[in-house]
Amino acid sequence: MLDIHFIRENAELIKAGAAKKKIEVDIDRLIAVDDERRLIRQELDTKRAEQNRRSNEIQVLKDAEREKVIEQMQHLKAGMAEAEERLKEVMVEWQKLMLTVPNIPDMSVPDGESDADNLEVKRWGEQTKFDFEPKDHVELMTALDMADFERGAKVAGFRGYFLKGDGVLLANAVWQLALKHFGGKGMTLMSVPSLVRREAFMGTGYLPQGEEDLYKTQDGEYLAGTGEVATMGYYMNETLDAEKFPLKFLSFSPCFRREAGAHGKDVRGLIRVHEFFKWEQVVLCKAEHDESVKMHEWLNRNTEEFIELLNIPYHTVANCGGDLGLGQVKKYDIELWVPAEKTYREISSASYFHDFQTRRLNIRYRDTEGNMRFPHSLNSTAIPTPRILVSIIENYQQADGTIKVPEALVPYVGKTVLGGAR
RNA sequence: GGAGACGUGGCAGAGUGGUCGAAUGCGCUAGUUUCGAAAACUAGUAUGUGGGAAACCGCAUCGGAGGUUCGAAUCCUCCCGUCUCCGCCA
Repeated sequence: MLDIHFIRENAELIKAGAAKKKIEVDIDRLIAVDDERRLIRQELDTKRAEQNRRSNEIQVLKDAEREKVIEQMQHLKAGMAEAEERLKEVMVEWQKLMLTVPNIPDMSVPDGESDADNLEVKRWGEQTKFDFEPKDHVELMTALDMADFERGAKVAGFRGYFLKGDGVLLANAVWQLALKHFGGKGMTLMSVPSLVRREAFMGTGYLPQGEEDLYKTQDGEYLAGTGEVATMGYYMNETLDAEKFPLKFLSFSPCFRREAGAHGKDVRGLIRVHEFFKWEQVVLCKAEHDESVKMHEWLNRNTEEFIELLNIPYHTVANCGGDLGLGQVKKYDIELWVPAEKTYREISSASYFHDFQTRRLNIRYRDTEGNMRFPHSLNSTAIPTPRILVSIIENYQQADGTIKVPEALVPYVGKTVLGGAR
């Protein structure tokens, strides 16, 4: 959510930003509704002032005089009720419109419609070459009994999967290494809820517009698609101590995604699944653009470093306007080389939001001048499993169908090769 | 799942229909005092919003939403949360 004052003063800027993001929003209507809101508020304030004044008079009045004033007050009250009713209606539309106003993308965000228009800003490593015909991870993992997709679908339905044996070992090794790598950067480790109430989804910007992408329980909670939701909700409605900024978290959680509207996409394997696990980096910092930019680069670099530890070829893209979410100012995706598809696939997403989320979540702090401010928030994937396994397994496959264990993972896997002779 | 108690400012804690945005204490900030500090004393110390150059003034907020009343922190309803006991489960 943006500040209504800011919206009023920068209507054209916001319209241009929305256009860049390919998001439809009616700013003119919002301003008209806000005009109305202000008028009714002023009218009500005046009436309430009179009510307060006269209520105080009533205390000291006696008998007939008192009865007379009380009767007059009843008329005033009727007028107020009418104005309150109008305000209520206006506020319903006002709230609804406010939630649709997107954050303004950064100048450096490339123009474009979809992920196809994202701009490569970095490329690391050589695309893996094989002197044999490389297999895809489904074939490799199934052959080595590291995963079972058929029974996954039988038990869990479409996109269901079981990890087994060395598959579990490898996933666990990735978590261990992630804990060591990211945990060594001063982040507070957290294990966060996935079953989360509506407020935190509204606050982070996943609701109200993303209802169809979320699983919902019969008790009204939703299953989070990322640990970001609970981690950001952690400080909801609180005033933070700026001395401790930047607050840095490394959150682990199961993640659930309905993938509504993606039915034809990535129907095989571990690229797109309904449930997975993710380590997520979350940052709250001072409300300064430069600070956000600095933290954004840091978060993204942390993940790049991790991929470099695994020695997997990747590139980093700056997401184009059309590929940005409602609240995002700028986003980098890190994409890993997937040999079977001969393309890079997204593994990580690092975004910053300025105060878009904290304003919705009502997370504040007091700056050095003593003013209440909404801090800036950022988040970035640290590492998701099992998707990361796709790139590890396909890039590290050997001619005999076994998988070489990336050096950095060997201590955690406990062997150097998966499958075949040990 | 059953029964009960409770939710007030940064914290503790008063307040059960009127002058209460809220006593008191602690904390915090500034000043006096001091060579300096402590102590003591004095003053200040919530947030949002509208108006105003400012001083300041209006309105709203006592877990959240609604209701009763001329008037609600206080009464009523629902929701959320915390605690205690019982039951159930791990």
